[in-house]
Amino acid sequence: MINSLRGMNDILSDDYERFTYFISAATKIAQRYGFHFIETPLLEETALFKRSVGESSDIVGKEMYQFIDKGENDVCLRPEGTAGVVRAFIQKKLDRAGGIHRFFYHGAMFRYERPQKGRLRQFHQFGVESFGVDSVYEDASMIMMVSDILKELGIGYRLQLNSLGCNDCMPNYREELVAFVRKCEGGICEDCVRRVDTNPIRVLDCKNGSCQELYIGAPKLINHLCSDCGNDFNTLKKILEDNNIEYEVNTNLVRGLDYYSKTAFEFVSDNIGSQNAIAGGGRYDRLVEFLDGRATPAVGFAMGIERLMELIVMPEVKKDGYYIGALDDEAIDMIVKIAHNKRKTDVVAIDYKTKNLKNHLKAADKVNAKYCAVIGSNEIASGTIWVKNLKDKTEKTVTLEEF
RNA sequence: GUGGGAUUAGCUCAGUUGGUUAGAGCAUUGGUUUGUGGUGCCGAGGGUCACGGGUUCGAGCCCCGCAUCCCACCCCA
Repeated sequence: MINSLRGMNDILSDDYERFTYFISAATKIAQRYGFHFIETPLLEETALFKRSVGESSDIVGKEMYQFIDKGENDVCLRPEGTAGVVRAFIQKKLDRAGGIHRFFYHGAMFRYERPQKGRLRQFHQFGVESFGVDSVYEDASMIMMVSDILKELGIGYRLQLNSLGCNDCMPNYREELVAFVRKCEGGICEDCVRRVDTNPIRVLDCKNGSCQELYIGAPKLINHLCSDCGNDFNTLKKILEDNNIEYEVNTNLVRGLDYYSKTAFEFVSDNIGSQNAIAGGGRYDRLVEFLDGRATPAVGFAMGIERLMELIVMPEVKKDGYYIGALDDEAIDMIVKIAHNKRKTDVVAIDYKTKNLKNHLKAADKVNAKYCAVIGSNEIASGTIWVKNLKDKTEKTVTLEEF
C-alpha cells in the first residue's frame, strides 16, 4: 500500500467542511476590506526566497523543497506566500503604476520540517498583502481584519505587538544588543551563541532560564526606536484601543522572516499546543525595492489554516433538501425521474432499494434531509407523492406535478 | 536535526505473569407480523494486532530494526 508522504495530509469529510468554511469566511472579510484575490505559482525560482525571506532564516536555510528542474533551473516549492505576491506585483509593473493594490491569497505552502501537532510539511495559509500605503492606519487595519476573521469563526486569541524599527534605528540597536550578548558569552546556551550571528534578536526569546537571567538588563528595541517608528507604534496602539482590540506588547516578538520592519504582530492561541501562532504579519517597506521593484511601502499577514481548523466553532448543520424513497419496486423508476427533475433546484438523496416507511424515514434522517418523500402503491394509483416535513413533522400528499 | 511516548475493527479504546477461536462502545448493514423517523428490540459483516526480523513449544504481550503519528526542543502560520 502506498501512503501519503510524511507531514502531508488529505483533507476530506469534516476537515474539508472546516477548510472551506474558513476560506469562505476569510474571503468574505478580506473583500469587505477591499482586497482582491491573487493566485501565484507553487513553484518559484529559489533565488526569490533567498533574497526575500533571507538565507539566514531556517525556512530558507534548511526547510525548502528545492531541486533542479529539467531546464536546469534552481527551483523550490514556495515555503510562504509573500515573496510570490511581491514578485507578481513587480512583474506586472504595479509598482510603476503607483496607487494602492490590495491582494489576498490562500493555498499550500511547503516546509521540510519534522511534523508535529500544528506543523505539517504541506500546509495551507490564508494571507493578505497591501502595497502602496505607508500609513500605520493600514497596519491597524490588517490587525482588525485578522480580529474580524477570528471573531467570525468563534476563535479566541491573544494579540502580541512589537515594533522592529526601521533602517535608521534597527541597525544601531542590533549592534548594541550583540555587544551586550557577547559580554554574556560563556554563560549562555549553544543556541544563543549561534543566534548572535544568525538572528541576534532571537536570543531575547530563549526558553533557557539561565540565559533569561543574564538578559534581564539587555537593551530593549522598544526604547531605541527613532522618532518616526516610536510615533507610529504609539499611534498603532491608540487605534487598537479606540477599536476595542486588546493587545500585549511583547518586546521579544521577532518575525522569522528577514523582510519585516516596523510593525510586527502575532496572534496566538492557548488551545492548540506548542505551535501556537495562528496568524502573524507586519510591515515590509523595503522588500519591493529589494526584489528590484520601485520602492513601495507594504504590509501583510498570513494565517495557518490547519492550526485554525481545530479552533473553528462550526455553525449547526441545518436540515436541507429531499430524500425520496420507494415502497414498491414499480415506483423505483418513478423516483429516479422525479429526483432528476428536483435536482435542478435542490439537494436530493434517493434510495434505489425499496424499504418500508419506517426505514425510509430513518434513512432520510441520516442524510439530514428536510423532507422525506415516498411513493407506494397508493400514490402510484393516484399519481401522487407523500411528503413529510421532518422538521415540523407535518405531512401531505400532493400530485406529482405539484411536487 | 535532537530527546521521549504511542500504534489492536471505519472511529474511540480494553486485552491479566507470554497460553485455545483477540473483545466493547459508536459507526455500517439486515430484520423487527401489512405506511410514521431521528431515541426500542434482535441479528450480521468487519482485524496479516503498523511493517520487517528475533527469542520461545507457543508472541497482540518480550527483544532489535523501520515507518507514521503524538509530545518537547528547534522553528514558525
